[in-house]
Amino acid sequence: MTDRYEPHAIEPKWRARWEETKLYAANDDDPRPKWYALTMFPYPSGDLHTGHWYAIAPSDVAARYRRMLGYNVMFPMGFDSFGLPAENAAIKRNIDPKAWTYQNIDRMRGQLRLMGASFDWDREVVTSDPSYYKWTQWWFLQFYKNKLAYQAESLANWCPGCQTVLANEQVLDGRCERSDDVVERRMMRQWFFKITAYADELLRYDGIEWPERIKTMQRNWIGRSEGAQLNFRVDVPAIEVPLTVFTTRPDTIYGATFMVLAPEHPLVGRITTPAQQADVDAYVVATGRATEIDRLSTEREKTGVFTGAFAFNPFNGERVPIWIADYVLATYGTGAVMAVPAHDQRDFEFATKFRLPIVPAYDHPQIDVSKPLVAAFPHGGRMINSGEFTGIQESEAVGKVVAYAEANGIGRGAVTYRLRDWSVSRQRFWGAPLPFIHCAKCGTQPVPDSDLPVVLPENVDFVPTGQSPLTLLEDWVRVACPNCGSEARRETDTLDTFMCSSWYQMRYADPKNPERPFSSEAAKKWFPVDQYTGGAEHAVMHLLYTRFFWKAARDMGLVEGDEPMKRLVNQGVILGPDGNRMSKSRGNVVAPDDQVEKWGADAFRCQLMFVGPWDQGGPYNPTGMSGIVRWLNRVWYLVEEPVRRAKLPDAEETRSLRRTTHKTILAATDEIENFRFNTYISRLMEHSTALQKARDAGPVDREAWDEGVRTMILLTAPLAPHLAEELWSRIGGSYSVHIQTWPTADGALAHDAEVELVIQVNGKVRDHVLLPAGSSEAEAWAAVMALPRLQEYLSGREPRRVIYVPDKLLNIVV
RNA sequence: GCCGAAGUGGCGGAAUGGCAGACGCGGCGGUCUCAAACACCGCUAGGCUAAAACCUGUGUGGGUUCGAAUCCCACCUUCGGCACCA
Repeated sequence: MTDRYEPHAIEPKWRARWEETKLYAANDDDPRPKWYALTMFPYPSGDLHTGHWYAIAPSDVAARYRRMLGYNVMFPMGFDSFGLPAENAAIKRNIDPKAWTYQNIDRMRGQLRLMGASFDWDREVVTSDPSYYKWTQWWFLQFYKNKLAYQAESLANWCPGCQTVLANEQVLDGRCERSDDVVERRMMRQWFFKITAYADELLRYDGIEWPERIKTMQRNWIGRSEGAQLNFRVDVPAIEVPLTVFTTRPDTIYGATFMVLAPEHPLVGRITTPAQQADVDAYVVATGRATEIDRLSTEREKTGVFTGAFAFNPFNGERVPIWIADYVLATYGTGAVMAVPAHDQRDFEFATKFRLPIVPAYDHPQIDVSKPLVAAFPHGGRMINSGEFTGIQESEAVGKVVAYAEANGIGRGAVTYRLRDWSVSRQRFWGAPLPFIHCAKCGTQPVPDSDLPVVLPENVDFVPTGQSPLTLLEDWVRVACPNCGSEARRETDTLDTFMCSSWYQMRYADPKNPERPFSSEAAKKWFPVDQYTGGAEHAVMHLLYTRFFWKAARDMGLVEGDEPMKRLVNQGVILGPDGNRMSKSRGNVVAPDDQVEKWGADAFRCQLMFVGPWDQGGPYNPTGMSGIVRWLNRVWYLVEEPVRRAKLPDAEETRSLRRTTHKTILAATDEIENFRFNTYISRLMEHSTALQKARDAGPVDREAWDEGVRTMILLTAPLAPHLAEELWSRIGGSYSVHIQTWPTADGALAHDAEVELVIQVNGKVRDHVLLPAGSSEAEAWAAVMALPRLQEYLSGREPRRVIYVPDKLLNIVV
């Protein structure tokens, strides 16, 4: 009696068995080599969507593959559960954010289980649990004690929609990456992490295998520029300290005809002359009102105002006017530039508009520099108008100018980064409270480690005020100063959730430790992550922060090695069937629960991987599902349908069957090793077709057939874990298929005895000939010359040249 | 504007210097069936053909090579990143 393949009968059964037997638990005492497989944990929004499946299911396939290779695999899962949506739900629907979050976690945990992924649920971490955020707070104090965390008053990115400050990384094109609101600038006191201290090291990726794309994005974000700082004496009697600029082109110093300060530059108020005061004030106010978007637009015409003050060019002593303009950014370099209109297009536009002098510091082979320029030219030939430097080639100029500046105390070589310190304080409730107490006498005091965690209070009023709702909780805020004992107030800002996710992979190694974030034994056992998978959208946020965090932890002596994740693979974005991003408004959302209900988890997993290369993403094709279902059925019937098997004498049919099996092992292993799941599946499809054909031509050799089927099941196990487990038990395999050894190919068996040689004439395919593998050129030539059709093509012409690629082709050039 | 990736049948895609279109969807034809399919078998780039042979064909134009989807140059298009960062 043949059973049908019914996923709904077998999937829940095996999932229950796996959990009962703790099949996927990673054991700290297991002596086998460890493999730490990690996939980015989700935010508990309340519903697992196809994007989660697309990211996680293939990560599970890779983890299962490693397990079958014999590694002691840790593949944990958890929830990144602090964050704004919970609080917004609280405001909108009057639900406790904690209750909302934990309901969602329960639901999503169930949805994740449906996937049949091999998570070790005993290691689950939930970042909003006090047992977790106690250590997030502890980390913050460590950073503080190591002078990597500090408070400062500065211009912050304020999202009016989210009612909180954002890190620079969370601002995309002047808008909030979450809510899309236009970000405003506000002077605020905030907490920062000194990520810039690691800027140089973050540019290096030694010993790790990360996608070029991510490395490029991080390098762009860090934005290292080499140049020099030059000091200009200001021609205002009260100003003793020189005005310092950063430039990447110190060699153009003789072309610096004016200076420009950012409107927020601290010197502006002190150098502006009474005559210019009104204009300057008006301009500063107007700039403050402009959004970041307006300010950064390159299309906009340059604006600016003269301060009335002058400074002296330290090289030629020229007295140059000091202007302010919003094209100079207060937060980059020194917030002041020397303007060289002849060689910088921005300065050129500004000079043209305000009729400021333009003096070239270089000549140029195609440009007559004695005539007025029509545009700036960044690079030229030899220095001109440059005093003792005149005549020097551009390639040598920077070095000589900087050396002179250093020798004469008017400047020095310098490096500037685009990267700025990471703003980590948020004016919201649903996050880890910053563990600090503000005392009128003692100043800001860290909460003692023994008082951690600083627990979030319950029963809070959620009114968006621009301050954390915590400020309204007088009982919670009022506290004794840990230093002097007098009445003090708690810090009411909470931590950016990216802080929680910067170290979650460490906690998985020792998730229940009440004494420490993790034991050093656990760290030695499991760190670093061997394989990390997740979306590229985190390139300059989570993926940058977690590297910084790790390096800081290393310097505190808490972890070893320079990088947290050895190998990173990014999946692409799965799109709706219409090729657009899935969205409710488009009506193209594919709900995973529905797909599982309809086809089973195994089929849905396979279809997601089969639609195309994982790293490219692309449209999901629900109609194509029938192909996957057919294939899974075909695999099923390889086991379930009767087969005429016998011990056969050595025959080509048997050799061919075994060849197919061993070739499949070789090819498929290479595909799965490199995350090419679509072609991995096609290899398995080809193998099942070959098995079917052999069976239908039957009888088949018993051993060769059993080997073929066993291999089929083993190779299918990572993809369709439930189906494979069921079939494995049906052929009498011991529990579980998922801890069996990955099949190894016998190279000799995989080898073809005969090959079809392609015959080309002048590079065009004209014929084929069957030859024993490994034939020499002479043997091939003899076989080819015997082909009657070939003589027609040659039509008596003499071969001029013959190219022979053994076992592949023979090309005759006439 | 700068940097990067990509462009292949009706569709998703395969092939990274050696037979273009693997594998799958869809379509067409057939088998089993009273009938059907999430079953099974066959065909399926275009042109010219009774069929083959043959010719054309991987965004466009050129080049390198015995041989190019693959390498090089220029251009077009799409996507991603950066962008008044001195």
